[in-house]
Amino acid sequence: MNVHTGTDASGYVTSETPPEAKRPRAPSIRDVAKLAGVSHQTVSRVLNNHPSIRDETKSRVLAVMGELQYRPNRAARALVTSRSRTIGVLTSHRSEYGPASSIQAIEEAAVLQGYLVVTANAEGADSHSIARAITHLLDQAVEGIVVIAPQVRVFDTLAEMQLDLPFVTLQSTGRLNDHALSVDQMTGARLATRHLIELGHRGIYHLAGPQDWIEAEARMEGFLREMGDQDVPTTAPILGDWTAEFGYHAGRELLRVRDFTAIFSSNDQMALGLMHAIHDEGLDVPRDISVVGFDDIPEAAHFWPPLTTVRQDFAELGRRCVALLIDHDELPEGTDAPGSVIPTLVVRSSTAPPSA
Amino acid sequence: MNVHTGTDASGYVTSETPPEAKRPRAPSIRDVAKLAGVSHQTVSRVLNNHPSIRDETKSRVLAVMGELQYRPNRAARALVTSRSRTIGVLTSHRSEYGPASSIQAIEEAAVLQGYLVVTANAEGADSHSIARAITHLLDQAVEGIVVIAPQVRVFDTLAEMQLDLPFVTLQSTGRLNDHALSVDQMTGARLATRHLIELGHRGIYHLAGPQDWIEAEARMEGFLREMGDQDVPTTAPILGDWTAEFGYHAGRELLRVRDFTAIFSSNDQMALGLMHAIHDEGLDVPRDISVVGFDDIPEAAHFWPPLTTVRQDFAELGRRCVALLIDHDELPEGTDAPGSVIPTLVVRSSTAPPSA
DNA sequence: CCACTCTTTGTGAACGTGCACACCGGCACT
DNA sequence: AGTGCCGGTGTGCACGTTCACAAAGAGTGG
Repeated sequence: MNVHTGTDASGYVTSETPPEAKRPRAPSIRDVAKLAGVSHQTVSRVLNNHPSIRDETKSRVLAVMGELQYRPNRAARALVTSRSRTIGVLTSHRSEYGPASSIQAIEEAAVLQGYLVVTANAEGADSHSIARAITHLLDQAVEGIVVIAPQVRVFDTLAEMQLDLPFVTLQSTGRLNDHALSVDQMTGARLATRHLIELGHRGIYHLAGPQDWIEAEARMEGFLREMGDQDVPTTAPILGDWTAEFGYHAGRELLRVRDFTAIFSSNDQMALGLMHAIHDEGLDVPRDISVVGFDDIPEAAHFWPPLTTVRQDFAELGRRCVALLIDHDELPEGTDAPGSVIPTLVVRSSTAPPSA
Repeated sequence: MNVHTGTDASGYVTSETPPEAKRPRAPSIRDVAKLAGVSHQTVSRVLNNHPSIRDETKSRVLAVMGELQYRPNRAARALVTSRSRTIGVLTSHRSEYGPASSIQAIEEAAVLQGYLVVTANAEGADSHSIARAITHLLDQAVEGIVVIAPQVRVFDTLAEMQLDLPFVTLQSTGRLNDHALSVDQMTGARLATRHLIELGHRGIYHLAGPQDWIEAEARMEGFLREMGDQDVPTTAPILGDWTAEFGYHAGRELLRVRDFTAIFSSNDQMALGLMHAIHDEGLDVPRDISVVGFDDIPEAAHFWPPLTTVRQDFAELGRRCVALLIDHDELPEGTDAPGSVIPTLVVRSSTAPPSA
């Protein structure tokens, strides 16, 4: 591991400060102005492409900017406008596939709008670390927060801190909105559940995620409703923690009774652990037990057997979050985003009709 | 999906601006000063805990800060000090486990030092998108860059742009340093290879990563050296792209000849694809073919069969990067970081002696 | 008691940008 | 010709912080 500075070929041998070094201050708006023979304000106008500026002036200024390699100073701008053009992302489990790809999409979308993204991970997801994460974001003067985390607790903490900050989550909350759970996640869960029912399964378990995650709640809700609608007797879902490890142990536990022929897992990782447990018992997927996941992480197609799962368009979700956050005041207050992202069922080889 | 503003319970019905609203400017250093009965400079000194300040004064100022919920304005500070206290992370494949967890570690370490982390993803990893990513980082006035990407190209681009910016990579480059490849990655690869050789395998393939990733190069180098040292005839490594998908197709291809009994894959995802291909052919892992991965992603323990792999301490790597970057001028120029992170071999069930 | 130092505090000027306002010239309308 | 307006440009200040410098008070040594 090494540190490099770009140009290492300088001829200096002495470690004294090279004569007349005095790191030559980056060019400012005024330097550009002087060289272009205009006032700094004109340069500023070019920068913010103000309408009334003569084309010729504009191009002259732009030319000088290129020549000087001018870069607007974000700090100065933030200082005077008192707008940071920064949005914060609050996560937990940020290195897992779902959150990670959402972050990526958020970042891409934000950059496109000239915004900066700052992330803060609340490992452990307890109130304390959530508060710490929020504080970090606040220190960066974020203008809004995207929440990819146990939202209930985040909301509570946010309220506790009495912040008047716009925030947005990957799903509508079901709390502030009186259980107006977002359709998409639920639809996905229903899709998965229906698939199992249509294959002929009746003993179906649901391995849910932590219930203070809205996604988890919505998926569970979808499962329960679909089971209800189709008059299939339902057993209580098991509450997991998203990890393969948990899926494995839950599987071991479940298989001691084995009063089921299918499991719908709230994400792909837990499904993987589940299949591991099933294999460990000498059973086969899908012959003995069918498994459905959720998310369609890139690896899911190569699990053994390849996993039937629900594909989530994380990127699209991320993009919408940003859109909503950035021009949220242009939307009528309280309306849901038009056209939810609809997840699709990807049928692979981990599901089959129950074996007689 | 919904946008919320923290306090929604305000009594206003009209959407007119509430009387005397004028968003009450966040408290500044001067507000604190006034209330504490000192000068703004004294407050500043408390902030930067300057040595010569009376304890009593200090605590009084701190008290007022707490009372006012004062937060230092980062932009103002950056403006005057012309230091952004920001470091950039340049990635590609950022949502994959390895990069993602490194980023997380980097961020944690950076925050601890009062630094901000900005990420930029060069999707596609071509020169153009790398340049774009670097530009984005530059716009944030980053003070240094951590590279988690095809480093060769990043270095070239950096050089092309003639930037005098400290940067650090997860591994020393092998280019600038005349092939002083970092030991750790190589050691890991040797560990994996030796494990296979010791089990009795002789026909061993290596599925490598893209060769402009230093990690990939180092792992391949480790494989080749170990094979050489142990006098095992070597076949040319296959160059992959880190994805399970590629591993699968490479596996299908390889199995048409089947002149091997073991494969060492440069990461876990490709190993997963490989095992998928092997299963597809009706073969068994490890009975017919042994597979070793690299990284030990959390899912690896639950692959079928559970994957023998090399554990990487991404978090530690991230932490070191930051340490190196932030106080890099305190280290003697050009020395490697003391005590590389040594990866360990995790033996699970995907490896066994060759079947006769 | 003076000269000096050291600690603790204050004063004023930057930093680079955007905003409010003023200014100038030309055109259209009266 | 005067009045008003509009496109295009310039002037000065403000944003919140740190830095360089100075000043006031306390202590110390001769």
